Order: sequence, then structure tokens, then C-alpha cells
Amino acid sequence: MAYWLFKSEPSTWSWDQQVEAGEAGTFWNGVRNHLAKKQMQAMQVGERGFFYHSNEGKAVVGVVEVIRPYYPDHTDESGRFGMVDVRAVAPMPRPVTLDAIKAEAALKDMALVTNSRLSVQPVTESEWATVCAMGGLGDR
DNA sequence: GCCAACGTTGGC
DNA sequence: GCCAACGTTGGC
Repeated sequence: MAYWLFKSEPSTWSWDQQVEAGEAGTFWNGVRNHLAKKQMQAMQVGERGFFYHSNEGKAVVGVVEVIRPYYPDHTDESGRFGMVDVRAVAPMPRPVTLDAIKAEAALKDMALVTNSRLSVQPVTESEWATVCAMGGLGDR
């Protein structure tokens, strides 16, 4: 079971909108980066990821679940990129800020710290557990 | 196939 | 709003 991190600017697509999309979830379109694409291709239905607000908020604000594996992104005219569907699972009781992540030694190798521009990132199991604990989520 | 120029992202 | 880092494009 792998873990992920999805980054989104709240002004484009926020956690609140993800929650409103409910059980049916939504497609995660707009990725135009091959490394991010590779992450999505590796995703399996049922795997979980963090929902991170970039620019405004700069914090992990919730957990999402992959509900449909990689398929073509109809908004990509070049036809080179695809997407997955995700649904909101649970909000972070306490959002975990970028500052807090940077201050935590156990998270110094997180892609969020080392490659902040990557919009879809892999998260290790220990990183997942650490961030969940920091956010007051128990061990999901 | 190299590399300079350009565009975009995202933290500050 | 600025700018550094990175990815992509296109001329050669």
C-alpha cells in the first residue's frame, strides 16, 4: 500500500470543494508534468493521499482516497497526460503546515521539502504516520 | 542531441 | 509581487 500527496492551490481547487464532491469524488485533472504523471500511473484504487494547500494555507488539510486508476485527462489537448479520481476521506483535525513539516527532522526527506514544485508526490509509510500523528489523525 | 530562452510554480 | 528552481521548447 503506497501513500501519496496531492497539491492544489485553494483558489483553483480547495479541500472544501473536494468535500462537497462527496463520495462520488472528482477527477484530479490538470497535471502536466511527467514525474507527477508517473506517480498517478502507479496509484491503485483504495490507496490514500494527503490533500495539500499550496500558496495559501501551505498545509496538509485532509486525506483523500484514490477511487479510479489512471485514465486520460480530457482537458489535455496533447493527449499525453492522464488523471485519477479521488474522494475526500477525512479532514485533518489540525492542519499540518509546511513550517511544521520543515521543523520535523523525521520529515526532512519528504518530497514536499526536497522538491516543492512537484504537484503529485509519493509519501513513505513513516512520513504518512508522522504527518497523521502531527495532524491529530491517529494512524490512518 | 545540446543548450539557451522562456514559462510556470510556489515559497517568501 | 518577487524571484529561484525547475520543466519545456525550439533553434542549431
